[in-house]
Amino acid sequence: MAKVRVRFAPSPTGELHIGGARTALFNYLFARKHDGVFILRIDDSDEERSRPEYVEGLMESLRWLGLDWDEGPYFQSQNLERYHRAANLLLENKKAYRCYCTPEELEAGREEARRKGEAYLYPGKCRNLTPEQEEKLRAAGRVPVVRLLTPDRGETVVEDLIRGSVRFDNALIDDFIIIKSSGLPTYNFASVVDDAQLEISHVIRAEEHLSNTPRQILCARALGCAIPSYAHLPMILAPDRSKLSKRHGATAVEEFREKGYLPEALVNYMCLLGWSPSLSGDEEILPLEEMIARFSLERVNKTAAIYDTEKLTWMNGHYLREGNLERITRLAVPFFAAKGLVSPNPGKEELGKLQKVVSLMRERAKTLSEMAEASSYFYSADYEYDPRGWEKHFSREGTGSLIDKIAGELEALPDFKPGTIEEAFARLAQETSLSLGRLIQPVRLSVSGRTGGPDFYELLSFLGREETVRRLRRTVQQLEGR
RNA sequence: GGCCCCUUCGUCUAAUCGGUUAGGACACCAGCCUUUCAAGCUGGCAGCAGGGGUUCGAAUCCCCUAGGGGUCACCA
Repeated sequence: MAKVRVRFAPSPTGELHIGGARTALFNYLFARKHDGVFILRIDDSDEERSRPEYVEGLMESLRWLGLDWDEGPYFQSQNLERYHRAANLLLENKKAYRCYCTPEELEAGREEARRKGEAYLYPGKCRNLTPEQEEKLRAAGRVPVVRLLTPDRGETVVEDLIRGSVRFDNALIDDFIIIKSSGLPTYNFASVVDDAQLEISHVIRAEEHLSNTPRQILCARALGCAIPSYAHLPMILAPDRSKLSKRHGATAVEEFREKGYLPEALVNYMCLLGWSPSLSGDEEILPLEEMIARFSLERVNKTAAIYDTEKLTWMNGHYLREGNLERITRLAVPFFAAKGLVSPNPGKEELGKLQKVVSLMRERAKTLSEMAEASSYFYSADYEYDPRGWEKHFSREGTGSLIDKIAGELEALPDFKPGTIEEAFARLAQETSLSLGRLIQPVRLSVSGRTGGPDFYELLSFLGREETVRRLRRTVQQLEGR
């Protein structure tokens, strides 16, 4: 089998969203699986909508996800010469022709087709212009486009690795434009020229391109290029089943990053959208290596998948808990810094403390931002606790009395003088230069239903009072008659 | 509207050549654990879009209907 070469070819018209990221992921997985080459190409042939400033963001998102590419980025805007040569070749071979129809004229035809409820097809008006006629039109100030001369009969078959043979009637494909009057190539043409130049073996892209594929095959044939294998991935839809867009909330990779999602969680979640790793289907948490080892286009679904963040969030919590603590801590820094809890570039000591906080809080937070949100008590005395939480644990029958006993034990420690529970906590706080809020956090959040705080044991462990923890546990067990 | 693709729990999905009590995961509910919140463990709820065929037997093959999506640009 020839070398596998695949490409991810976004157009720089916005941020990398989850649909594009999934396409990139599948290309990446396929390339790695087959020991192939993953290429990044920027499809910026449209000067109107392409914005250079998006390119860096696109690459940054890809890097963050860990989808590093082997070649590129290549830019279509820097390959214009090649498209012109290819188009001229077609013109010479009479496989393409110049068309002088104005947009207004075309619009009229389109309008008519709409009225009749038909699809508009360019009628081929300029197919057989003589050089003299062309000269005249040019003299009249008309700037031509170049159209591909397409067959009127027969069919063009797309052999799709995911969908099988998809047949298109050539009679329904008109002589489409390959070079605009501006001299720039259209997508269908540029893409084919580039894929041939880069020797792309497999075109893996979203399903929305399926109906463009016969046009591209026609281009490739006219050019005499090899036709790559195609694989059209199912779409990713918003919860309301419509195409993903800004109004559906977080869809950009960058937004997930800002919300405190881990790249490995996003990648894991995305790979499950439209693909299933195993035959029994019970392993859903899988590291990148495993994804690569198991990946195959044959196991990609045909059905569009609805994207829904609940599972992603669950996965993120999993990776937060199971991940390497130092790494998670490092990734948490910007989130804690944003809350003013740590400095943006924390020193060793500050980082050490943060790591302790993270190790305590990652057991319950689902995202990094949620973790930072719930950790302010560790850094500030400026707090409020939920009175209902206080009441639940200190005033109510049963639980309250148990807590009282635990507090009694606390107070009996050499470091504590008799007093109320709150005072005991206050002393502990003072003594350890940690905020009272931090100590009361479990109370505060126990009722509000948000990310909970660490328990007393964890807090005491955090303070290095392992002996106290042991004594408390013993006491509680005795109290409960065990 | 034309063309193309698709249709298993609410969501992501499994079920190799037709024979399964249609499996798992997330979410939800309950129980256990527990000083709170989580986490963890156990259990539960919930699905083959509908209708015809073919067959001893269909989620699986064929047809029709319905529904969803994509695409019909001098956008990609």
